[in-house]
Amino acid sequence: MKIDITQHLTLGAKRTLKAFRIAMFEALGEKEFDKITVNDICQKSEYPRATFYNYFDDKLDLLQYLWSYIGRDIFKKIPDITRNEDGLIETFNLLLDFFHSNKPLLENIKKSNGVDSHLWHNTAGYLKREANRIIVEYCLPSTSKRVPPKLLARFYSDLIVGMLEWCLFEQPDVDKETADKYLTTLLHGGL
Amino acid sequence: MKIDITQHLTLGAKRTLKAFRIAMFEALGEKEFDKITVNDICQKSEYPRATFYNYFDDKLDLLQYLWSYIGRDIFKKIPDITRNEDGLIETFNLLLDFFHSNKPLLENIKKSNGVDSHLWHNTAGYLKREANRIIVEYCLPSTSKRVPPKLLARFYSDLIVGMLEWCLFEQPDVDKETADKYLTTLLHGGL
DNA sequence: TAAATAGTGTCTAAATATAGGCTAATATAT
DNA sequence: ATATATTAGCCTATATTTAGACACTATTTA
Repeated sequence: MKIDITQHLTLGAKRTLKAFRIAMFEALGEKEFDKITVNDICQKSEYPRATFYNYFDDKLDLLQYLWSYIGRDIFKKIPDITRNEDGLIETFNLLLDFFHSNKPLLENIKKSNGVDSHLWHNTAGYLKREANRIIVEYCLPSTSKRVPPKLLARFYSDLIVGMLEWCLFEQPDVDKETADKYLTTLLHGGL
Repeated sequence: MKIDITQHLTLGAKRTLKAFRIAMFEALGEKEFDKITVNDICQKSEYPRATFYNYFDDKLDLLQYLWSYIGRDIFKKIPDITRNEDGLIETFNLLLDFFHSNKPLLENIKKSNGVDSHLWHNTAGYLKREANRIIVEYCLPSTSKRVPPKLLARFYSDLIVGMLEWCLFEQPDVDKETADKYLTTLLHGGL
């Protein structure tokens, strides 16, 4: 990123970022990442290349920004009241729903060598980070004596994204109920 | 208009105009024109007021620009090969289709005092102008001896927009086939 | 393998957008 | 009736975008 998105952004900057996000998201529904060019993004967003480089180092930079944005956006849907285990299941469900309602995107991610690709690890990393943030904020039991809370949060987000990978790449036909059941079981030690 | 849209426009200017067009179009589907504020437009388009006034004198100015844009846009669908009477029917059908596929917009135009409102006359004027342009370009018979071609084009565009008004305001339930039949009859003298 | 084509990333002066302040007019509520 | 809030336009210094050129590196195509 060439700018600091944690700072105050002008209306114009917000519009520009949004346009590039949408352009990359659309492009990912049409071709795999390696085939997408900066020119594609600029054409879709109706911004010149110079503006793209005002904001991003390259298309991977935009991709990473997109994933962290999507991560945050997905978890916005979690109501503040959801807590503990329900919150974990909900977090997982939101991620699963996202990919299920964006099939072409998932297909193009899979084309880049499936679960072992650099691309998916990158994606998963950003989603895990946001999941972790949500879990720390909402889903940690107030009384955990046996392990440090942050370790617990890490365990949970690893588990959720691991489950997600398994559902998307290993067992794409598994229904949500079954997946939730597996997740609950694993949360209680897997037996 | 504060700028000359017939001149070359930068990418940014095109984006800005497009955003304001879409914002006004959306707003017209939600409330009647008099209730729409410049702030509404700016909020929808995600542009500041200053930028609005860089382009337009006021919201009526934007509305007029929108209608001439829509007029041009509607008639882009007429294939170059369509000629003479078929072209006239097609021109009429495109206009009718446009309003039929934008019911909420039509309702909000009607709310502004129906066919007698200043607003509809304004709208109709811009549509008539574009219809006329298309008719002059494509639909005039090459051999018209009895009247000047431009008078004929004027007669045709008046007739088409008159038919449109009748279909939208007087007889909103008439089906397209009947409307086309009426139009054909009127084109041949009305008997 | 050479040539042509398409893509990357950087740079600049000129064009355009931006925040926010201003006055006056018009609604809205009390 | 009068206070309060919203809206319309305009203005300006600052920030951002823009076109197009540049040097360079893939990737096609012949």
